[in-house]
Amino acid sequence: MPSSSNKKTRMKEPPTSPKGMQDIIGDSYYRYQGFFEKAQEIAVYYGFGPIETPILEKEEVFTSGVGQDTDIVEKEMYSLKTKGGTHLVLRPEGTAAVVRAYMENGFQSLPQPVMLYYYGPFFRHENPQRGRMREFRQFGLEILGTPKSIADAIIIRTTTAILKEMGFKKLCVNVNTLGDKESRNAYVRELVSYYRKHVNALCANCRQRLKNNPLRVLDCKEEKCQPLKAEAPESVNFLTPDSQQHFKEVLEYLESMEVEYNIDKTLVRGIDYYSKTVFEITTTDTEIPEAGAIEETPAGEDSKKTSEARAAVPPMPPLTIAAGGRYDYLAKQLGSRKDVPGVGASIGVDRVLTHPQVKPLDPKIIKKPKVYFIQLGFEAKLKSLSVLEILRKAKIPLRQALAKDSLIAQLAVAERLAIPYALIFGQKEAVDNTVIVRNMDTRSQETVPMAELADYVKKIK
RNA sequence: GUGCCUAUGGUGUAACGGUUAGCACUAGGGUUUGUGGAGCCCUCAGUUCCGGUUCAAAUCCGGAUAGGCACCCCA
Repeated sequence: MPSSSNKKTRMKEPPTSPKGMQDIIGDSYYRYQGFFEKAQEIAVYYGFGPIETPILEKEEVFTSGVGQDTDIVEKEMYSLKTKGGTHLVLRPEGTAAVVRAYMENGFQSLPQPVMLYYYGPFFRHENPQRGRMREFRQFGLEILGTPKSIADAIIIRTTTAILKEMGFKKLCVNVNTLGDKESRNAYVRELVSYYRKHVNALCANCRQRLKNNPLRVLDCKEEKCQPLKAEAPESVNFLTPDSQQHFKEVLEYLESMEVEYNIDKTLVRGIDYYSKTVFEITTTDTEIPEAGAIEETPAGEDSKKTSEARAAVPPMPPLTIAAGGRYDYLAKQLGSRKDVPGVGASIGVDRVLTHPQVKPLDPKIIKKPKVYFIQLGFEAKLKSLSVLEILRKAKIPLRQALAKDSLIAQLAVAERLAIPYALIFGQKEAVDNTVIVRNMDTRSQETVPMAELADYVKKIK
């Protein structure tokens, strides 16, 4: 390998994280942690219990669950073949895996319905952009084993409750129904015959969809397809009495919950297993409070750049932050002998946490340390281990300086890490059996007897 | 897959085609190992890569790569 003479030869560039996948560090870590704790807490209040499924699943879970002709399966799955020849994929979504787990673990013999929540990373191989990473995190809710509309309502209710708790003021639930199998078949037949008549006016993409997955034609954003879409038959007009009743009840629940909703007759979703209720949740909060943040740059040279930047940013269309629906036929598609009706939703955690409206919640269990432990001199270091022990038993998270000896240097680190309190433990304190607690902000400090340390520290937070 | 934009130390930035690529922050070390967020000194570290135009390229051109944004689709 030729290498330029004045450049140090390095064996190779150090690796970076894969495209669309990021390290979660520092404050961001605590934000995720805070969200997951809060979301779990709320899920539990509504009656959900936890489940965690493997990150890898057999490929057929998604090919027969999500649907062969969906984009997710067709072009977005990370797949691998094991040495034994099994085809595994990184899970692109949660529902199919939870249904698999339901069947595998005999949940059908539990009291029905079974209400589950889960969270973790999911993977789709697409081009990263705002609000879409290749590795992303979802928090999901599922109610399995009942066809009743109240389950749909509880799912939407719990989802919106979590989102509101995160600081969203105005949520809008876009909702539609695809009907049961009978309704859906009748509708699809009608839809296909309608579009067949106008096949020449359709974009190439839609022609393909018409063959493989006709409902998706309604999803098309192509200009030329819009007029046709407006005239297209609507699923609500093909509902069986049962499906109609179900939809009506769901809407009534939404009204009584005072959840803002909007019936979107072309909402069909990109996953095949849905039946009856489908919904997507967006926020109608008008964003761009970035303007304030941008204002901070001093006027002058920078202002040109700033205004250019602002002009370059078009008003951001709201991202869907959660979505879901009913999937009464999914279990059978996955090989269940009998139907397991279910309904679920999942929240796009990354989208939620990057939304300007969201106020980050501090985690309660994995706490951000509030104290920095400083030790001076060997005598104190010897005893410091038992001080740490006291603090550990009192469940006080901390950071500490192991490698620095000078007080100044250690205080500087505490400052740099923005930790509000320093615990100073030196020769004198070691002899007196005390610790100095210093408020980094006010610089006031107090000498606290060892026995009272834990209580004292707990109180100051 | 497709289109648009971008590419300088770890980070943020500067350099009419013409000095030794400048500055700030960070990090490490030092400045008497007990009260800091200050100062001073030292150190590590950069033009993404390949080619072209030119006496001369960080700067212009082409390509590659990576990232951002958008489409498709989705959480």
